[in-house]
This record gives sequence, structure tokens and C-alpha cells, in this order.
Amino acid sequence: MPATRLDDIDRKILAELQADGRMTNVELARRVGISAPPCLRRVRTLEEQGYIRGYHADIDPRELGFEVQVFAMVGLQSQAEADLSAFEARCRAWSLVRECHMLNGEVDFILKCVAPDLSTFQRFLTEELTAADNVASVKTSLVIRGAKDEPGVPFDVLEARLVRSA
Amino acid sequence: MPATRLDDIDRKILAELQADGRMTNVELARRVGISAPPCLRRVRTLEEQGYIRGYHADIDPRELGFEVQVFAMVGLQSQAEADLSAFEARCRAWSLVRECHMLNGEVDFILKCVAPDLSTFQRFLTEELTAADNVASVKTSLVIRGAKDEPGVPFDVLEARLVRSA
DNA sequence: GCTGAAATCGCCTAACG
DNA sequence: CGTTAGGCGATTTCAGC
Repeated sequence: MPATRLDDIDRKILAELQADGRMTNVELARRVGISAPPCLRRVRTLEEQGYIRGYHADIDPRELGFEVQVFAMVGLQSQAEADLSAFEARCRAWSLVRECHMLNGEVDFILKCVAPDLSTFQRFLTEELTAADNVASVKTSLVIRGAKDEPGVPFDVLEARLVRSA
Repeated sequence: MPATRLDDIDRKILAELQADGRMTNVELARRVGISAPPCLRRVRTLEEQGYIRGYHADIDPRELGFEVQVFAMVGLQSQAEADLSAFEARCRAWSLVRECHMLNGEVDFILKCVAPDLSTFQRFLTEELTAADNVASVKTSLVIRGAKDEPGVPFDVLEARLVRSA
């Protein structure tokens, strides 16, 4: 996938599908100002080239019974590449861990976790995360309330940069 | 939205649409084991009741030119409700800030930010975030590399709990 | 090369049992 | 919840720029 350069229509398609991933192709074509067949071809190309990684329904965790969200800062004993990879692999296997990012600075990883209740999370924390190989320290912060949770990227920033470079 | 209790089929629908939000209704119906019309009725109900908040294409930030991801820990001077709300409102207006969560513990908020490059982020950090009203301290951590970034909720955890309570 | 138009096929989505 | 059925969208084919 050679990551072809995108034109204005491609970017518009990405922005529209980020905002509504279930939009019909006909509606999408109308919004970006071309007819349906080339629009569908562009979408397929964007998918194949990795610009679009997938489509997901955005489900409210609270409504489904996931009352607890926690950020966990993890420090490891060894930062050798093999040990970092091993920890990342463990995170991928833990379904309570939704995100795992390696950071610079004092802490090695930040994890975003979700759980049905505090006791489920505490069990995971003590029996799995803190107990895992190579984990030196774990600091957790409960999410009191969510103020913003936008998936995806800010297309307005991209546009601002493009006009500046034009 | 009365938040009706969900049955197995509803949960299966949510899990399938979380995994592939662009699946056709016919395919979805086939997977959950009912015919298409009742399946569509269930999806509409799940949308109306707030279980499904929307559908989004998952776009690769890197491919689009967003090279920088940063977590920012923000401490405020005043934690009065009006001041908390004011800060949350500001975060919602900043498009570089994709997530803003209020936390317990030493830090008041965690922000997940995305930017095209470091200088764009630094400008935001110094001119906007640090300079904002009521902001006392900001600590930032750059994401060196992402190890896991799963949207949504872990349905396997939900199922494990349901069988235990059955 | 791309786009757009036409045509086919399959899906969406009522109405009814 | 299922079946039927009519209309619309998706997707291929082909012609034109």
C-alpha cells in the first residue's frame, strides 16, 4: 500500500465517514460532490491503503454496565526492548485494558482500563497487572466524570495546515 | 430513554456492530440468528435508547499526518464546580484535545491530545492550555509508540459476569 | 487514467400475519 | 418475530472526457 497522496475529496470522505461511519455510499457521494461509483472506489482504496482501519459502533459503556474507567500509569523494572514488547503483548491480551501507550518521561506506560465495577478492577489490578512480570510500579486514577471523548482526528487542524502550505 | 434491559441478541448486535459498524443489516441479522426486519428494529431501538451513540470510521492518525500524540495532566487552582465546568468547556472547544477526563487523586484532568507535529503541539501547550484561566500545572507525556488502541468495551467481560449471575 | 451513466443485483424497510 | 414485497442503494459494466 503505497500511501498515495490524498486530494480534497479523499479528505472530505474521511471526515464524513469519521463523523458517520454508517452513511450510505450514495449520501456520501452527494456530500463530497461526486457520483456514487467513483466515491465507492475511493472508499475501497482508502480502506486498502490503511487510511481507514475499520468502522465501529460507538457504544456507551455506562449504559452497558461498565461503570468504572481507570487510567493506570505503569513503570517497569527493565526497559529492554524484549521486556517492553512482552508487557505490550500482555496488555493486548487483557480485555479490561482498552488502550496501552508507551510514554516518555518518568512513567513507562499509560493504560486506559474499563470495568463493570470497582471490585472487578481491583481484582484485575492486584492479581494481574501488579503481579505481572517486570512491573515495578502502578499508579491508578479513577475517572470521576468524562468531559470529552471524541474518536478520531481533528480534520479542521489538517485543513488549517493545508491552506497555510498552499 | 427508558434503558430497557437487553437480551442476548441485543448484546450480540452491539458486539457485532462494535467490531464492524458498516456491516449490512442482512449480514448482522444472519450473525445474530434472526431475520432482517426485527434485527433492524432492534438496532433502531438501541440507537434511540443511547446504547449506540454513533458510528465512526477508525482513521489512522499517522497516515493522515498526525505524528504526535500526547497525554497532558492538568491541575487547576480552583475545583469549584463552575470552574471545573468552565475548563471542560474549553477542552471541548480545542480540537487538538480529543479526550478530557476528570480524575481523582493529585491531578484534576487527563487530556489526550493529537497534533501534526511537535511544534504545533508546543504552540497549543504554551499559548492555549498553560495560558488558560484557572490552570495551575500541566505535565505532558509524549506517546513513544502505541501498543494497543481498542475502541469500545470488552464484551467478553460482560458475558463472564452474566454467566456468573445466572 | 479518471469520471459518470446505465443496468443488474442485493439490501433496506415498510406492512401484515 | 417472520414473510412478503416494493423501492432504493450498492456495485459492476461500459461509454466518454
